Amino acid sequence: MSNENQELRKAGLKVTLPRVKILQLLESASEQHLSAEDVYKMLLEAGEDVGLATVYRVLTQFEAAGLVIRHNFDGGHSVFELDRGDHHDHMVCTDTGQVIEFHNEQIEELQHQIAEEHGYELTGHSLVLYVKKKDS
Amino acid sequence: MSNENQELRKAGLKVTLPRVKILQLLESASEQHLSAEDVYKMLLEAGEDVGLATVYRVLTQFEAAGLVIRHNFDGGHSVFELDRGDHHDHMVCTDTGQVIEFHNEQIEELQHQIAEEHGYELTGHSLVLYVKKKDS
DNA sequence: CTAATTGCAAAAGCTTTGCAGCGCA
DNA sequence: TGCGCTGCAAAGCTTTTGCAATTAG
Repeated sequence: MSNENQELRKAGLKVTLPRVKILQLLESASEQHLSAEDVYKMLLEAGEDVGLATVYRVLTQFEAAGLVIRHNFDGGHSVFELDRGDHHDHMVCTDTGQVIEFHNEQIEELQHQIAEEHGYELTGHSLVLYVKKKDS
Repeated sequence: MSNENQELRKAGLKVTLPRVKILQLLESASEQHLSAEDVYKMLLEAGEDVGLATVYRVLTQFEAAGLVIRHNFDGGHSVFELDRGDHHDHMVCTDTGQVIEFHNEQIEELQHQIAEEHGYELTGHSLVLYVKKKDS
């Protein structure tokens, strides 16, 4: 039994063709931050006959199951990435659209501290740096 | 001549009723983070006859003019706040929806540092902490 | 007077949902 | 077999746009 199938079962989801295909795609895609539309198009190009609505449904289920993380970088559309367990934030190049991942423990700690100082408990956060190449 | 009128002129925008009303509303609203829909409804309640499309257009112009800042907290819709010149980030309580502003110079510096380390220049950022009351 | 601005309604994106049929367990 | 899942098309939401009428300077 393949790895994908196990992950799906563990998530309480039936092992169906669309789900397996989407999970495989997310695991193998060179580009790690895909929109639902991206996933849909890549499946079509790969000859898989999956509906866009199903892509949305499956990605939403994967998110609920903790398999993927959904980001709302700018607004307009969401992008999804596989949750590999290593938390990181993102840097988006405003010229090329390229997405760079980074992790900074100091910032993580400061965030907790700030929440504490205001009498709150940090449950999550979203940090996106918008950058451009230094010579452009 | 009122303060609002001057600000509009400075931004190169004609002083029209919808623009003045929206600017006044943003300056006086107790709630500082309003969606276009919020602004629209508040204007209607105040007896002002402004179209929703105009609200969107005006807010977008204000953003371009640097009068307001647009945030995409969660996705789905944007919220706007007057740019008072004091940069800050936001904390959103996931229970109450309350928005708390904060500023942390250390985090700001770290962000620049991180961009630099990757060979980029920081042009902007979005940091939102999702929190909840400690005793809930 | 003239170009900018507005309101309305229609359109555009992204995402969700209803429903009948199909497929996994 | 039965319930979950899928595909399609339609609907929902926020936001944008076309256009004729209106208004500021």
